[in-house]
Parts: sequence; structure tokens; C-alpha cells
Amino acid sequence: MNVVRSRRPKGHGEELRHEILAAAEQLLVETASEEAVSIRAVADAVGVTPPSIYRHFPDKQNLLFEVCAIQFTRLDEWLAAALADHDDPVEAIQATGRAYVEFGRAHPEHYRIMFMGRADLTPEQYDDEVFAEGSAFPTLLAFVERGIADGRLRTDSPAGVNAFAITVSLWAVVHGLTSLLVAKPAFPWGDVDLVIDTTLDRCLHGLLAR
Amino acid sequence: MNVVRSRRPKGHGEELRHEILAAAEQLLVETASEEAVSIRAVADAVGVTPPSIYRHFPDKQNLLFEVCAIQFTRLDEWLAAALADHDDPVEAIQATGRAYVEFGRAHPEHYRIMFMGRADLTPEQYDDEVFAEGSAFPTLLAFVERGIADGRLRTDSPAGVNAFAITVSLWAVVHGLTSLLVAKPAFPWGDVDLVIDTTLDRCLHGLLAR
DNA sequence: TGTACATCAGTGAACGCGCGTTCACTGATGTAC
DNA sequence: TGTACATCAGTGAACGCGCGTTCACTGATGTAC
Repeated sequence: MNVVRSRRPKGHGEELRHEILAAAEQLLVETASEEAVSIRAVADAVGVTPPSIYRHFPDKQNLLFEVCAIQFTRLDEWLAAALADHDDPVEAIQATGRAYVEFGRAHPEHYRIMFMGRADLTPEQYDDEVFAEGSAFPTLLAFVERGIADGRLRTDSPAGVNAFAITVSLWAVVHGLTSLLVAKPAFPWGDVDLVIDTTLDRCLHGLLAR
Repeated sequence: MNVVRSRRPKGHGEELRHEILAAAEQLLVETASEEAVSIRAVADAVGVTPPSIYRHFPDKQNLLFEVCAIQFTRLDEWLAAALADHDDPVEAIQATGRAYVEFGRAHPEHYRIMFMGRADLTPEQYDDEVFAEGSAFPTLLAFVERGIADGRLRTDSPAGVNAFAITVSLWAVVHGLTSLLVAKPAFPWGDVDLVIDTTLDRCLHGLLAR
């Protein structure tokens, strides 16, 4: 950073846009703090003056949104890859859970922004509804539906339980693991992998019909 | 707020301390935003000038810590009350889970600060280790140990599973539910209670020996 | 092939803001004599 | 009972800071003629 940089030739203004996004993301990860990602800090990291950011982004919020949006896409692709490896619904569910936790542990600050921050800081396009409709979520939901149809997943309780509630519940469990690991790294976890395995094991065990 | 207030007589300076804490907490809940709790805003809410805060708290961080500490105590008491109602380990586990989620839903901003914020903003006295040692956590752990000893809780998998890992896992599950509800209130949950019931039901089901 | 010019990437200086915190102070109040 | 005084709750003004954002600009670059 703080590299001496020359101005891009005429048709190449777009390049700075990507550099800005990359710098904002790196700053986010390095400082592990959303507040540290200021327009000025980003401009400094790219080696440019603050006003030039405004050539590419209408304001700070939109810049952060875009950084965030990229992460949502990455998580989605990551989960889709995990899901693609399996045809068996139960295996797919387990693999997704594992992949989800892995993603969060690998990108804690990204995860924090996506799922642990204030709702109004999340870009609308990547908002809650879209997550439920346009991501790996519906794929997982389809697996859960198949698992129920095959009689492999219980629906005996609670009253009114359905595939959607089960899928959301699965999300809650893996999110719980992930966000707790992200928020409380200093907690005396003991063997982190054992905790993850135990949670996923029990979660899956609780899903299965006897 | 902004009430005209007279100075307290000589021995009663301590009173302002409590008013400051109460105002800071109310501000936190009302604005649903940690950043909105500034020294100036708190002083204004109490009806006092900013410097007088410093008579009672060394700095802003310590003020926030103390607000936070009060919440930890409240959660602890709340969970202890839920635990006290039961002697049966399985019932106790279920009741604690429910109580935990209820607390988070009732005090979302407090919950956010305690368990969803940056680790370095949590006061040391109420830090992770203390939570594991000095709160309802050990009580729950004891119940889990009894459940295992009674043969009611499974320990057949994963390899090396123990009461501590199970208890942490339980925490992760209820935290997942709670923090997701806090972070994503606009998510199309459908029937929130159904999601909660489904998660707790499956979680418990997955714990039990067959 | 040479030149005038529009384009466009990026600059430099400044704005107003709210923040945490410090400092020297004021003036009512309880107390000691 | 009266008064001088130490105590202490709280004030008013100011500090320096980093922030997001705006504005008028500069000067290199590609292009049209």
C-alpha cells in the first residue's frame, strides 16, 4: 500500500474501481473492524486522494455494500460447491453445514458483516429475502424436502413442522457455531473441532427418523 | 429526557452514576445502535453536561462496559431462574434453551453487545472465561453431566465427545437462533415460534440416547 | 502528419460535524468552631 | 446561634481529531480534422 501510482490512461478509469474494492476488503480483514474502513483509509491504501473514490461510488455506504455483496456471492458459490458433491440428502445437509462453518472461520470479518451486523447496513439486493430465495438456501431446502419425502427426516414434532422451518433451523445451528467462534475467539473452547463435530452430529441425529 | 434537574446535595453524587447507567442503557435500546451512545448523548439524556460523566466513569469504554456487565448479570439470573425450576436434566436443558432465546428476543440490543460484538469491547471481568466459569454455564454443564451419568444423553459419537463439548454445543444452538433473530429481523421467518420449536426439538432429540 | 480540443482521471483545499476529553471554574452545602 | 471555610457536584469553553463529502481545478491523453 501507499505505492506511488500513476494515473490510468483514458479508457481505464474502471480499474481503480476494482482496486478500491480490493483495498476496502483487505482493510476490513486486516483491521478486523468495520469502522476502520473509512473513505480516507481506503483512498490512502489505494494511493489516491479521497475525492477520487466518489468517481466510482456514490457514497461510503454503497462501497461497503458492494464489498459485502461480493462476499455473499462467494459464500453462495462455496456452499453450492459443497452441495454439488452430494446426491444423498442427509449427506448434502451435513456437507453444507460443515462448509458453512468453514467459510465463517476462514473469513471471520466478512462473516461478521454479512450476518452479525445491523440489518440496515446490509445492501438491499443482498438482503434477507434474497438470501432465502436466490442462494444455496433453496437448494438446501429442496434436499430437506426430498429427505422428508423419502421418510428419512422426521416430521413427527413439533406440530406443524415443515421443510422450510427445518431448513431455517439448520441455518440457525450452523450460524450459531460460526458466529460464536467469530465473536468469542478467546472463549476456552477446548477442542474447537470437537465442538463443531458434536454440534453437527447432534443436529443431524435430531433430524433423522428412527 | 432533557428534564430540568437541580444539583444533588453534597453526599448524593452517587445518584447521578445510576442515572447515567440507566440513560446509557435506554439510549442503547431506543436507538438500537452502539455508536449512538456517545458521552454527549448520555449527558444530554440525563440533563447534565458531558464533563460531569467523567466524575463517575474514567472514560466511555468503562461506561459501556458497566452497562454491558449489568446485562450479563441479568441474563445469568434469568437463566438461573429457568434452571432452578427443574430437577430433571433433560427438562432443565430444554427450559434453559427456551429462556435463553426469550432473553435475546426481549433484549436484542443488549444481546447484540454481549454476544455479537467485537470481543475487545467486552469488559474483562465479564469476558469469555468468566462466562464459562461463573455463570449459569457451569450449572447447565452439571445437568449435562448428570444426564450422561444417567444414560439419558448419548456419548456414542463423535469420538471423544464429553459433557463440556455438549454444553458448548447447546450454547451454540441457542445462540444461533437468538443472534439470527436479532441480526435478521426482516428475514421471512414464517412462524418464528415454529422455527424456535423445531430447532430446540431437534437439538434435544439429537442429544437423547435411544 | 500535425495540431486543436474535448474528455476524463484524479487533485487540493476546504466545509461542517460530532466526537472524547481536559481544564480552570463556580457556587451551593454541610460542618467545625 | 452565627459564621468562615472546606468540600464536592456540576459547568462552560475549548482542544484536536478524523470523518464524509463538495467544489473548482489540472493536466495528460486520445481523437477529429
